[in-house]
Amino acid sequence: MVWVPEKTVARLSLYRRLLYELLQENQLYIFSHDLARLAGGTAAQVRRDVMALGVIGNPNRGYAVQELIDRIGDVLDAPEGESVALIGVGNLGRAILSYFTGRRPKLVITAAFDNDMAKVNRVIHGCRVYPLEQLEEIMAAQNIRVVILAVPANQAQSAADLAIRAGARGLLNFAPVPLHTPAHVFVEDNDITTSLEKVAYFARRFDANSFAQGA
Amino acid sequence: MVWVPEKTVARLSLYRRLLYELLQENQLYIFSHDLARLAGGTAAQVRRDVMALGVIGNPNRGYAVQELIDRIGDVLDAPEGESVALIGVGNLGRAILSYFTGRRPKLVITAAFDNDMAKVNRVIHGCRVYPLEQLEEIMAAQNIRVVILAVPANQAQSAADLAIRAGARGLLNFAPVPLHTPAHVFVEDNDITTSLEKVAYFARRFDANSFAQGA
DNA sequence: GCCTGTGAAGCTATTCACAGCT
DNA sequence: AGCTGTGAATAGCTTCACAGGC
Repeated sequence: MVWVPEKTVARLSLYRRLLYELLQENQLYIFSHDLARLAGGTAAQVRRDVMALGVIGNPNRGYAVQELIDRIGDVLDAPEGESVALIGVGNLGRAILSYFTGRRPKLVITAAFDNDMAKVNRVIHGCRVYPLEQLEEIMAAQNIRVVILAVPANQAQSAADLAIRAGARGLLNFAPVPLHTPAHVFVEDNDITTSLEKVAYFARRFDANSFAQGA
Repeated sequence: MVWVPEKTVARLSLYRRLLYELLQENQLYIFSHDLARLAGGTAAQVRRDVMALGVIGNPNRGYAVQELIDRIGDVLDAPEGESVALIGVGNLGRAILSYFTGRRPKLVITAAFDNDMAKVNRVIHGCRVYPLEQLEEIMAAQNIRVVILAVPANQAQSAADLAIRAGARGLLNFAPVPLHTPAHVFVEDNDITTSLEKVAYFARRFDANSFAQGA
């Protein structure tokens, strides 16, 4: 298990998608400077990240694209692939399902859960919807450790508790509330309200700033 | 214009929602330690954030909830409120619209845009959908500076370019590609693929870690 | 000359720890 | 006794700057 800091993991995920595109255009090598431009970062940052992967570059050609992709896979992917569960098949849950359909072969949403009996047993974007009562059973059967929470705020904590009791080790939480979880569970909050308030704040601040600078 | 660092802004957004709930339960004062517990942070962190707001607490009662809410509003809200545009009314765009309906009175999505003529002129979750050609016109008319991009990856850059030409100063980008933008525009990337790959990675690492510690 | 690899410096964010107050 | 306010210490992340290699 390769140990990589959190921000680096996020950048590696991005690099890999960019590198796939390069391969498809038959570009076999890339310089840190060029990958940085594509990713919106600095060359020094890219070289640090590549160091974490253990990839050695060549001053003439740069890094081998395929090798970068493979080493990023060593870090990010579970060797046997990984199944993910989704709890909550409302607007957001369906958007997430359609978003991931056939995208990452090693990381697939294989089961969705909802309490609404009108949704149960339907197949949405290729994913079967089960009643929430079957969460533990199906997570055990499919050895699922990663769960996406796309439920309303007032159900988020209880859904998280259920998921953790069923063996979840990582939660991706779209509900706008912080979760109380034991230390052995990793939680990533994706709070759209916060994101939007952040953008609104900095949009105004950048505006004030460029005015002050006369730009 | 109050100057606050990026991470603090994100926490203030969360604090405010938690504080609203406290007010509704008629809790008028709160200690840093208790707010920290609700927000999933540390008491020292809360006190630092409160310092940035300029609020003074009382060792006996803690901070006045209403005062915190007001000062956070001074930082986060545009005085006259702020209108937001959404580009892309697919699955994700609709989920975002439904998510924000009637949530923040000072920050409202007032116009949505899409190229699909089947969607144009419909009203979805209370928001009118316009053709993309009218972006500049309507953003000018409504003085919109914040734009949410919920378009496919291959349209993200051109949509961003359009939005910026129409006066956008802040973009919330849900497409899984980095945007090339001028320095006076703030971009927040909300990349679901990256979030999920992060969770999957740390779920495995936490697992390996708790195993090593025998926990 | 222009690249990579990396120690060292710099920067930002968080936490410590304690004086001061009630 | 237990809280807040905050200088100082720490930790984490990014950038600099340059030696080494093709």
